[in-house]
Amino acid sequence: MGNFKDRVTIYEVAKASGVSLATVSRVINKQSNVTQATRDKVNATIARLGYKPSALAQALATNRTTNIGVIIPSANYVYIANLLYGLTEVARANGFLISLFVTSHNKEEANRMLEKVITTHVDGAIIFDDELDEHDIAKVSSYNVPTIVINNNITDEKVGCVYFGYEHLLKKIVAAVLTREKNKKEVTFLHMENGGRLLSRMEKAFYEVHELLNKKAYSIMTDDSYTRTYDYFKRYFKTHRNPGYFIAYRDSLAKAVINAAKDNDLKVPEDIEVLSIIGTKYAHIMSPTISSMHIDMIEVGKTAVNMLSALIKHNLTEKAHKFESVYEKRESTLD
Amino acid sequence: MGNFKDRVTIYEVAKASGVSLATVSRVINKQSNVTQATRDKVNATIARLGYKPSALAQALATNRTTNIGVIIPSANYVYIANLLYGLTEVARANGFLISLFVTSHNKEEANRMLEKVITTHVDGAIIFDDELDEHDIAKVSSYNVPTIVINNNITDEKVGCVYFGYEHLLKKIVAAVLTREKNKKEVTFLHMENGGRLLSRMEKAFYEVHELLNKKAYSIMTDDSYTRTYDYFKRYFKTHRNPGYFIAYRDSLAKAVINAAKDNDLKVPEDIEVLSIIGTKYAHIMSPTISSMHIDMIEVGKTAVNMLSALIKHNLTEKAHKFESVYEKRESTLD
DNA sequence: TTGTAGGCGTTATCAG
DNA sequence: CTGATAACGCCTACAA
Repeated sequence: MGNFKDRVTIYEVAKASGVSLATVSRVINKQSNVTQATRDKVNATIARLGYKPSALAQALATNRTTNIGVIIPSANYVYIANLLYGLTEVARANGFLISLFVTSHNKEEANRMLEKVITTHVDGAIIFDDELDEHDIAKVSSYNVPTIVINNNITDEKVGCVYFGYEHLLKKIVAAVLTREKNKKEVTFLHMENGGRLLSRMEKAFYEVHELLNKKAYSIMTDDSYTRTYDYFKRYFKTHRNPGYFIAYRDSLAKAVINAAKDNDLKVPEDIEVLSIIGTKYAHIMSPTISSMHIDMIEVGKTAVNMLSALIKHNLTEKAHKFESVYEKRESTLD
Repeated sequence: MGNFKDRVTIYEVAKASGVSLATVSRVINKQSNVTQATRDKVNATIARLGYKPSALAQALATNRTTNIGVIIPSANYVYIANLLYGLTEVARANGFLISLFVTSHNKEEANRMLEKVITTHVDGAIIFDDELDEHDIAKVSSYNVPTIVINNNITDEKVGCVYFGYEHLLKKIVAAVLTREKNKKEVTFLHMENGGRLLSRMEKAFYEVHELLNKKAYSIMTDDSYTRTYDYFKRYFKTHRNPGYFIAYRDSLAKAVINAAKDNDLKVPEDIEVLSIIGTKYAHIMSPTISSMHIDMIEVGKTAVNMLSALIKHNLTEKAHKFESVYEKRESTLD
């Protein structure tokens, strides 16, 4: 169509409606001190010229971008998609735009993104990235950008957090399995290198219960791939026929164990029980359905934005918000 | 720590290093015409003062934001998470930041977001939203923002697209089922209100093959919920014991049919076959694995950003890129 | 109620 | 190689 308008500015609108810049500015910012008549006149020429204010110039002048930066390690997980969903919903409701800073599970990249968050001039940041520690976060907040950290219990003048309570529940579950009357089983933890802070915390808790109960703790080295984990356990169960209880990080990995067990004629959950730490909606669609330790990431996202929004307005009272995980018993475990 | 620096500007850096604005600007933009000596001096005070350029001011001055806007209906689907993953990966590699405009499956909201894309001054936009038609897209591009549309074959001076080839494959598959020697079955389409453009196109193709082969086409009204679909089919299969072939939009809905069939002692795929149009990684984790018509959304995302990047630089040659879906035969169908 | 003028932090064009 | 100075598009006292 070749019908491209050059971007029309507030100045042209002013001239075209026979008023000054200031008046147009007042109209687009819905300030009260303008006659209805001139307001109408200005609005008319705005519509006629197709004028759209430049968020850039506005931000520069007001020092507010209505933008919030979100740092995540990758967009490619269901639970992060859920988080994003919660974030975007509440952000939209509050008139915030979300800018995505993806770090690819890489400390260097993470710090580069942190810098970019600062230069980008967001009104606030939400950080969900295990690579970044307290020290890195402090750097951002020293540039005066209010920050909410997810999955890390740290707070500061400009820093709030939402963190997860998993350990207590995990210990309780494992202790029960190790000591129950019937179906007592050895518990095995699926270890991953670079599985992140949450996984490490879980593993630590796992060892602690075992120590407390004076039992031997087992762990198996896996990685974040369904296929490789499945292949591994397919061989594993050929020689390990005794009943066992397995703890995996994701439902996809839990499913790998389950499928491998079934392929070796082991019954789930009678012989092999599997618990997933993180559970997505797929956990209760699969057969058998997979027990998990649930935290609603959509809620986490919503809470994070609400907290950030309050922090920006200097009225965040509770700087740390804990999400307690809930045991969702499904078919992959006995009780 | 209360150690907040007020944002330091290029002006302060200039004064502190005894040079002018212009020189500092040259340094941070890595221009060549600066002595190594002054360059070092400036860089030193930049580090000392912790100066970060304001992307805002830069954008205003250069008229480029290095931001691309992405419009999506929701972040809460696995295939959109995949798309996002592809988008963010390539965006990062090209130095672009991604701003998320989420529309919540709502035409009004979608148009509001479109406006916002314009005011936000992004360098380009990627639109994956069924609510937006050719007319709406034209509006954006009339503001001179290069746009790539996903899942809609439209192009224009400033508009490119990546669209999907599903119909041909679907017709082929359905025709085969309707006419094969053994296991001939009736085919039923899971209809959804507001299922989006893709689903409508598929349904149309579905009816067309049936008409062509002079067969009766069946469809069942469902919605985008696993639970409700499952409940429906659980009752349905109590009275419909004859073999059948079902086509669902998502793997979660396909799984609902499969689970309901099994709960009614119908065998999958012998009695009941199920094909999912969209397939995520979960499709080949579930048991039985679910046949689907695969398009790699990660690739789609990567391609979209690459095309947009070219479009921005005025050297996009192929304005329309077609992704042909591939039949991934798994355990939920016979062949 | 409306207009004038200075400022937000950079870049870019000229001179020097 | 470096330094003024005018944009970039808008907001906001302060005046009128």
